[in-house]
Amino acid sequence: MESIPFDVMDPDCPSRVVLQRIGDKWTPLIVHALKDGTLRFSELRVAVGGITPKVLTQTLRTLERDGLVERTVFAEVPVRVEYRLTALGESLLGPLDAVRAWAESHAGNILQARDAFDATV
Amino acid sequence: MESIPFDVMDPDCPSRVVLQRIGDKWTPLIVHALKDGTLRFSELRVAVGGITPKVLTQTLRTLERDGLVERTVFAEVPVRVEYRLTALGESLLGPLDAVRAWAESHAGNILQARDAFDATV
DNA sequence: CGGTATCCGTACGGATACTG
DNA sequence: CAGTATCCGTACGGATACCG
Repeated sequence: MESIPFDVMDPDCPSRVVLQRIGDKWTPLIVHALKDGTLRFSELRVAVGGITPKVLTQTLRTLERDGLVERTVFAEVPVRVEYRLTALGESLLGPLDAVRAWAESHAGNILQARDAFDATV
Repeated sequence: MESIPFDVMDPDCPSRVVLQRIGDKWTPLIVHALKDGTLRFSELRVAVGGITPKVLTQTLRTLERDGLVERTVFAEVPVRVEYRLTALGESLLGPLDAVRAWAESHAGNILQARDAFDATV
């Protein structure tokens, strides 16, 4: 095995696919919503404002497939489904939260920069 | 001003727009390419493998508008254009690099998880 | 060299309604 | 409750060719 197996700057490297997955529209929000533990489908829907059930399902399936989220179905009536981060998913929490925190704390600067830029053009 | 002005979990919060911008397909790669200093358009093209000139221009314009990248044109023949991160852009370097590093170091796990998942389905 | 212009395909996300 | 099914629009990215 090599010392640097993956390189996002290489267009053919799988890590680039991974980078885009975790950088998609909803993944960061869902992962962040699950940081404190288990949530049910409907709770996730509320926690992640604005997401439609279809897209939530889609994203959760992808996250499950990628080994970031674990899905547990309880055979009750009505049925209960719980989602939680796997160890791999939890390891993503830190990096993702850093970006999220940056976005929240610098959103003002960016909005400001946009206004300034648009004013000159 | 409020203590928590921005919240990505709020669908109407501008920080969510910001989060999606910096999480788009090329932004992390471009920012990472510029981490060591100034690059010209054609150097960026090479550094970020697989990007077309049109999309590179588009992304750079957005980054410039958002105050993350500075564009300098030198009136020479042939013309020289240099791109570099602003202070704001450099502040994004850390968070983004954390995600990039995660993607590179965990790409293997994810690929593996996918195979396992696909095998059961 | 550093882009633009043009055209194109699709894949993603959204809205709504329905179901086991 | 936890999804699916269906339909839809567009916006994004890509390929190619051309320009100041």
